[in-house]
Amino acid sequence: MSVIDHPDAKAFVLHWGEMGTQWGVNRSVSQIHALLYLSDRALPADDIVEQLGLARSNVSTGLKELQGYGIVRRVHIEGDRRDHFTAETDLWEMLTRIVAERKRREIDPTVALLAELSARLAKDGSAPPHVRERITRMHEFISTLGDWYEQVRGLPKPTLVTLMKLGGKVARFIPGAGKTSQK
Amino acid sequence: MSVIDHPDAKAFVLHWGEMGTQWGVNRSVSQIHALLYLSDRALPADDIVEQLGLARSNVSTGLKELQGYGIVRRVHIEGDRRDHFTAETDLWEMLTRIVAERKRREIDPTVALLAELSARLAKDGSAPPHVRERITRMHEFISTLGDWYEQVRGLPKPTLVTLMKLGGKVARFIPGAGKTSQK
DNA sequence: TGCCATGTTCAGTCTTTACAGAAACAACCG
DNA sequence: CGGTTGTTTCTGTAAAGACTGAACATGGCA
Repeated sequence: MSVIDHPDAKAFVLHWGEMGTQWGVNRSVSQIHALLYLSDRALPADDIVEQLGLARSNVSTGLKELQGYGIVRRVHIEGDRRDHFTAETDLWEMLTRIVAERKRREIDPTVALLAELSARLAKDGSAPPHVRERITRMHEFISTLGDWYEQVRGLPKPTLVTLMKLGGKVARFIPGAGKTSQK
Repeated sequence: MSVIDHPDAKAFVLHWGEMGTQWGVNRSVSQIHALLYLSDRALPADDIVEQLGLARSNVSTGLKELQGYGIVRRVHIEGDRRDHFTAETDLWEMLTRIVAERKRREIDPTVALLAELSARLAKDGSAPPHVRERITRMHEFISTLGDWYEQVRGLPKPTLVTLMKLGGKVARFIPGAGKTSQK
């Protein structure tokens, strides 16, 4: 009696897998995640193998990847020697962790490179000025976004939810921008 | 005399290309984008072909893709029959357009599917309750994020910048969440 | 009209990546 | 010790995706 027997659950898992690929996450990994998300109990790797029809090795790697994101964890089940796995069900938590990890993997190294490039360009008299300027601006922009994220993810969840619900209305609180447009 | 002759510019273009692949954007497309971003004048397709060493057809498709995102546009140059292309240099504009397009392509269809699944599950007495609940929650969550984004992207740019700079401090304005933590 | 310059489309190839299945290894436990 | 569980790594294969080159289309201009 597995979650995936239900056609809608299956549709969800398949779609989640495809969506993953669009964002550079491998299909198996996101399918495993979807399956665990839908499951109300922790699953051993073998169950995942069976339900998704993947190779054992593949599932093992996938689970490690998901644990790397911090959205799946290993739990111990009484009287069963096997590892069981369960997914984060708090969606805010899930999202912020995924974003944090992708930032760490992709954004941070990019910012590091941009810092290096703009530092070198600053001293390089032979460099075309617009190249220097564009790279520097990109560096500042991405850094700012990164800093913003680090701050926001530190906020307590209820605050985040409130902010989100407020939507564009937060602008009202900005001095001198209160009445301006809102599409 | 092309932008890419400078080693740092070249490094930027190559890195941008690799970063693209990590986010599900094909390498050529993001390289073309990087090149145009660094260039201070609009470039004809042939220049791009030459500087990046790609096939003509590939560049043509890539440019179409970038125009689809709204971050590259075709401009006409006096006395030249060829199309020229230039990239958006306002980074806020660039980001919001990319996000808008990806939302349109990937998030919106996902929300549509989730809506369908949760509607069907709501009437399906045989469905496991936790599956129904999890899918519904996912639907609500992603919808909320989508709505939030639609609102935020309507805000005037200066307001966005101010909000970003404020970082976690926006929380101060939230009734009943002012003094709470901030990592 | 026909030619040249420019641009797009598409079938096929090539590269990359994902994945299965096997084997080797490690840890643990009875 | 031997059986169970789990991870890692490898080789081969299959699938997906990127990219090319050539054919095709368009549109000005002689």
